[in-house]
Amino acid sequence: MLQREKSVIIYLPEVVNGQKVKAMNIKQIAKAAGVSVATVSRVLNHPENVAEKTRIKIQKIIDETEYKPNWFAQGLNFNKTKTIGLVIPHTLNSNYMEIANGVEDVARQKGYITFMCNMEGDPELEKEYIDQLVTRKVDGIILLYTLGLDEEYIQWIEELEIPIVIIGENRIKSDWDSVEVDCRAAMAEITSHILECGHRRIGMLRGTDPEMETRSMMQGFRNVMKASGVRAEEKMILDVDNTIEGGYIGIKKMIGGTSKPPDAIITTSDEIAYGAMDAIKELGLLIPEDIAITGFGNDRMSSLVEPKLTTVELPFRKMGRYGARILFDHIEEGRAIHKKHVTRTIKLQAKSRIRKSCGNQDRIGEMF
Amino acid sequence: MLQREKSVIIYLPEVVNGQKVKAMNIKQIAKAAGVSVATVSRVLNHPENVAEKTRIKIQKIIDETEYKPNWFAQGLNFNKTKTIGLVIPHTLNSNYMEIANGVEDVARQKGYITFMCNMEGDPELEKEYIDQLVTRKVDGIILLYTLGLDEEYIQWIEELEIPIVIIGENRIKSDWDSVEVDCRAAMAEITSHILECGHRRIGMLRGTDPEMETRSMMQGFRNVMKASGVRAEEKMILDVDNTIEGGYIGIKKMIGGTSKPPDAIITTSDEIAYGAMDAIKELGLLIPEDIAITGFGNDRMSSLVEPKLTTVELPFRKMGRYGARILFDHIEEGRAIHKKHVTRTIKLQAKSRIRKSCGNQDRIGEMF
DNA sequence: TTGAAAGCGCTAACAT
DNA sequence: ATGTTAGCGCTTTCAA
Repeated sequence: MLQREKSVIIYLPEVVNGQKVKAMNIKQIAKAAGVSVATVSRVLNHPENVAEKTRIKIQKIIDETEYKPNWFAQGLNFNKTKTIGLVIPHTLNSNYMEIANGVEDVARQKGYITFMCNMEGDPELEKEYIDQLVTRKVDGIILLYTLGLDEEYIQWIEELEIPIVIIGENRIKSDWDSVEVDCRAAMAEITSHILECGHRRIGMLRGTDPEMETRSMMQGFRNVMKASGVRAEEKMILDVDNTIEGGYIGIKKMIGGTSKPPDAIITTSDEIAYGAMDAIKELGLLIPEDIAITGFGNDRMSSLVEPKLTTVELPFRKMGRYGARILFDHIEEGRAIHKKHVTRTIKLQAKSRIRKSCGNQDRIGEMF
Repeated sequence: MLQREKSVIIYLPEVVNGQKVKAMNIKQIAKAAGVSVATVSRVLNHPENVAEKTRIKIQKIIDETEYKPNWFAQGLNFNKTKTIGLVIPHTLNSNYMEIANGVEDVARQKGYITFMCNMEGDPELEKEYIDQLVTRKVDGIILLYTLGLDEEYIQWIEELEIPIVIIGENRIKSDWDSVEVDCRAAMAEITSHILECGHRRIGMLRGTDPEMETRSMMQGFRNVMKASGVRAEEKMILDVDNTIEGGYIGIKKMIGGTSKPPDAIITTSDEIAYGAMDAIKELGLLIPEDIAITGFGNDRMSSLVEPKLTTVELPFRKMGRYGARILFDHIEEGRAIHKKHVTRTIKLQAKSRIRKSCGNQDRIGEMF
């Protein structure tokens, strides 16, 4: 074999018509090694079935030439891509990104890469992205706080038999697995705390983002109010945009339209709380002396606003990890979620972070 | 033709061994339409070359069966994926995500989908992700604030002839196209402003994140200081983590170790400024009366902290859009960035946002 | 242990 | 205008 005598250059991609061919293929490797393509394929996929000597020789060439099997050709045979899709409502929301990071933690560890698709708040994009992911043959899909899917679409996707799991409240289809946070309980806890602090006239700013679990939160809120015998004043329960501006406008509306301001404001997100605090200060009222306030989410800024915001810490990263683990369970067992017998819903607990804004006297004590 | 008489059910995926075959393929479509696969392929790729009658008949079947060409098979032929890769240092940094959104704006409009890869601050992951993207045959790659690439790797990737553009300061390879922000000028402007406000003892908290362009910022800072004849006190120029905590610790260190506190603190990021403000308040000093402070980035919280933070607005979304446009220029012209003659570097200008924290008296006037 | 060859689903050159 | 067929690069069955 002449090439044995030559230097490594003989393995380099062939030059055809003066143009360098992009990359090695299995045929070239086979030729260089003096074996058939089948043998090369074997060292790639079933090395145990190749004689050690042959295997080493071929492997050396593979390493030296940095040969990588063609993605499409492999896909055509395996019909697997080691890729998952992740559909996200907004990427500017750090809560979602934290969940996404949790998903990636386990995906990466499993050798998968994640297609992150950003809906940017447009529910129309959800289907479009799922279509794209399906076309690209992802091995599974995770939907964050989905809700734009209609019956027909769901049925279509189920026929594809692709594993899907939902992170966030699962409102669209009861037999897809999901991981959720017990927002009802969390809001109940924070409401109880507000009452314990002695506040009685409670205002509520409720975000209207479709993906937020404000319905559960409202249940938790009302349950506690009723159980405590404190009447919730309906005109102080306002629907607002789930944004800083939403909170700001909400307060202006609420306090402008009430004879007496409330003792405390409960909100369904830290963002709303930030805007609300801004508005309260503008009205010349003190927090928490005149009005106490709570957030929801434990945003990274919540301990830096003045006063530090009492809020609820949600286990976002954990949600992502759990969701991904469930997904990989299904991928590895080669079955779609809806093909199994039981639906798994994991419900994680949130944790109150008592700071200064709620007027609490005893339980303060966090630097950040 | 018997099937003409039957209902649409004849187009449904064949049932083999009692198992439903996953999806239609081109052969089944051809059979159902009574034509050859070539004709079906033609209506997919060159419909103008098919007789109207035939085309309509085939298209109807394609629509009814929701037939989608196999991704891998098409890829094997076209060697194109309508997919780009985007490598990001952190996804929790909303600035980066804003850039990413800009990239997606144009990618989506062009019918491309974006693989978003999150390095989570680990430079090691950068190469790994690029490898993955290359393996998956993306048509182009955008690197945000890259820096972990060594000479050898760069050379390897150039041989692949895949279009690459860099968003953020391009420090690794002078002939890849890039879009940058003129951070030197922006920091110069903010420094001038601080001096105009009458401050003379200036402290500086400089973030050490490798991907931040703090070097340029420092140049802008020092240039202005020198030109104004104000001596920069070196012991008040501190390197800190580019985090809220970093800013907090920085202030404690700076003011603990100086006989007299500075009049003003300039920082290289809003996050650092937030932490710094927290620490300054803890020391019982007033902002801006005792110490003025500036941030950098115009984070969404910068107008909500107390007092509102003077900072620099960076055109993130625009950066993403420009970067993507350059990338698609190359993709559509079918040439890799380094194969062209001129290197394109777009330099965008930032804009100061003067608020209350710098002690400015006149130019205040933003609600958010 | 290895090789020959069929086939994965599609495109396009060539033939009709 | 349409069909036939040779690939694209790989895996795997079957035979040797």
